Amino acid sequence: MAASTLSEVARLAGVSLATASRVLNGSSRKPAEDIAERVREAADKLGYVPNAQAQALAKSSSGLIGLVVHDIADPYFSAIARGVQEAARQQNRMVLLASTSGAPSDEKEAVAAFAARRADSIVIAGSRSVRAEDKQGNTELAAELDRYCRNGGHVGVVGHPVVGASTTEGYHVVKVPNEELASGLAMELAATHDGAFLIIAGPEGLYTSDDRVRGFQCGLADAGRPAAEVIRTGFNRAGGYEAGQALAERIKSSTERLCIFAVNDVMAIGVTAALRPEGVWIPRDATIAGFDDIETLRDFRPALSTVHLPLEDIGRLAAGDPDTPPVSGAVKLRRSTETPVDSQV
Amino acid sequence: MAASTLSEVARLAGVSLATASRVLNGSSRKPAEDIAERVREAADKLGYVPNAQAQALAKSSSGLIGLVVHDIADPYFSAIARGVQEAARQQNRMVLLASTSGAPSDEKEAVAAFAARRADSIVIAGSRSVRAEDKQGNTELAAELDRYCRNGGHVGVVGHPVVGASTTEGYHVVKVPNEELASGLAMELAATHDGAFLIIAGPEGLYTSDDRVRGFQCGLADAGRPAAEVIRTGFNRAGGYEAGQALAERIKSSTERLCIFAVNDVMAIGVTAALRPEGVWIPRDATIAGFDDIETLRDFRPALSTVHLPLEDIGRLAAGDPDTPPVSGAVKLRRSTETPVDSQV
DNA sequence: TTCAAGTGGGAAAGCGCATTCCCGTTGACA
DNA sequence: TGTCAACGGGAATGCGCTTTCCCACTTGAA
Repeated sequence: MAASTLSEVARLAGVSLATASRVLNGSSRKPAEDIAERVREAADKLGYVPNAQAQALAKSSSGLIGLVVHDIADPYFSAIARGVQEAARQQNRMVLLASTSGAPSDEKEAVAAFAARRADSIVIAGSRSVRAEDKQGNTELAAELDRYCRNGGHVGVVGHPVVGASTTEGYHVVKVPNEELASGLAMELAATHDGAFLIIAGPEGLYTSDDRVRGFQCGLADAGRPAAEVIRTGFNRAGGYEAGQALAERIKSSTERLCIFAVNDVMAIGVTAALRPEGVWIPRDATIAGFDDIETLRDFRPALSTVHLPLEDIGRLAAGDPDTPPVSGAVKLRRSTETPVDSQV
Repeated sequence: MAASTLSEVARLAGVSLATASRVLNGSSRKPAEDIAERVREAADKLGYVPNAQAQALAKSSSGLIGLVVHDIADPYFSAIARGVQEAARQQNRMVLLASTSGAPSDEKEAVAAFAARRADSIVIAGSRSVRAEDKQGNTELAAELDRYCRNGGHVGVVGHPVVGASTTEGYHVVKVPNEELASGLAMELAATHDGAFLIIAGPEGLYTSDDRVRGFQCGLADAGRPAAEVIRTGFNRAGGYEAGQALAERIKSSTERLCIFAVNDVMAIGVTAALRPEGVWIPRDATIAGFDDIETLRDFRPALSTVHLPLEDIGRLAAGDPDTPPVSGAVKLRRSTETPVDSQV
């Protein structure tokens, strides 16, 4: 990657390095117009592209914003990524991407890499966890973040603070009202459903999952309902599918219509997909609700009841965009939890 | 973003800058073990994080790979992004992201920004177009890419070469056999469907769309069928939805069962979504096929017939991963194009 | 014992740019 | 006409690191 340099431009234009620099960047000192013109011409003729690395080094600010996600192909994360990307664009920055498939130790490395590149800020999306196997990784991640912040970096975390992070300076978390919303969902569901509830959750220790479970149970309690049984599985479509398979028999042999709450949309889709070949129909034989309101899934039939989350805004907020409205979800009751007119099967 | 520097580490360890550098990076010259240990300790104590910008400047190679997509939240692109990300990870690089919503002038700017950051290579995903309004943007984009390549950059383009690009050095395009696959799809569909065909395409001039249309028509011709009518609309869900609305009446008033080919999956979903409230059922009243085989859409019902594309591999290939198999799609006939047992309505 | 080759650490020269001083000009005002 | 401020361009320094070149030293053979 060689290219023409500023000094070449300066030489061609017959001016000094300093002048050339002042012309070609938004310096506060504006050289005379004729000189400026000459410099611009020279730059143009040479096809000069400023070396952002060198600029960053000289003014110690890179114009980079790092984004850590579990999996960029997951619609949840790609929606957040879009928000971050937009914010970055507005701030005239570029986004650096890192996928980690959720392991804190990988996330730590990503943060270190961002720090090495002197990213102005870092956004961490994806659920935090307190699982035992993540303990060490979390500690290291927290240490890395602390160091990064102490050195003047800004970090935005989606959902929950990183376990063990102690800095407050430059560290902000975009709170997602998972618990409240899940509670709201439970209450709305309880209004029309009189049977039992069942929760299909992610692994224990995953904050996002745990919050939603807790909120849902609270909502049930508030509605005067007994707590729901909780099944733990993977926090993705495959997990939902598995749970659905395990559940099929039980639903078929029961006379009561079950209302299932899967802690996110893709899990709900997985459950539904597993149930279908078994002849279990939604919402006839059971009803189901998800969480997130993933855009790509909105055309799904039966339309999935869920909780809308402004994922793009969340990304924008985490990226430090000041004029993004605060996070506020909303329960969306759709077909998948409707009580059929012919009532219980 | 201040942090401890290499010279601080060197001073603490009581060695020279050169030695410290040699220890902390994979230099070919390995200092003695005891010294190395001292340096590592010092680095550790100071929480030293090498400044990648400075490193890049010094060795003129940034370890960055730039990715240009239309929209990172679009599942087509996010799947490719995942592939690129993986390749980057293997090569020990990081990916820089830019979303451009498809405008060549934006893409040009993204490329310039990547060039400024001295990215080692650039991947451009997303359909090229020859539409009149993109003419100038395309020319500029091509010029920017040429310059980038001449300066030693590598670029990988998904699908079609950038219009007007003349460099060959360091420039490679990942060919996607859209035409052949669309032709294959047409032939397979023609085997079971005897009615008319209709194509819902993107705007004229969009290579990907045009290729698929052409291929499909060829396939029909090969099967001895008349050419299909082509409706042009937006290359996204909204476009499909619009087309679906416009089509509903016609389908309802016709006795013949239409087979619709939407040039990508999300458009097909849009069509289906528009048709449903009108009482037009797939595959009873019409059949439909898409293209891409988007993962998130696989649980859709009726299961969408489509053409599978190894998007992740495509991303990996574009990012220059040598041991990724070549692109090879496959026709996937599913429920949405099945002929119901009770035949024509 | 001497000299050549080999070893390993340090000094210094950049990489490409921003920025701080410094100095020669110019214009206004007395 | 002389003085001073304001202005505008240039030389030089440094951002943090890699790498070349040099030098002091050790080793082995003559």
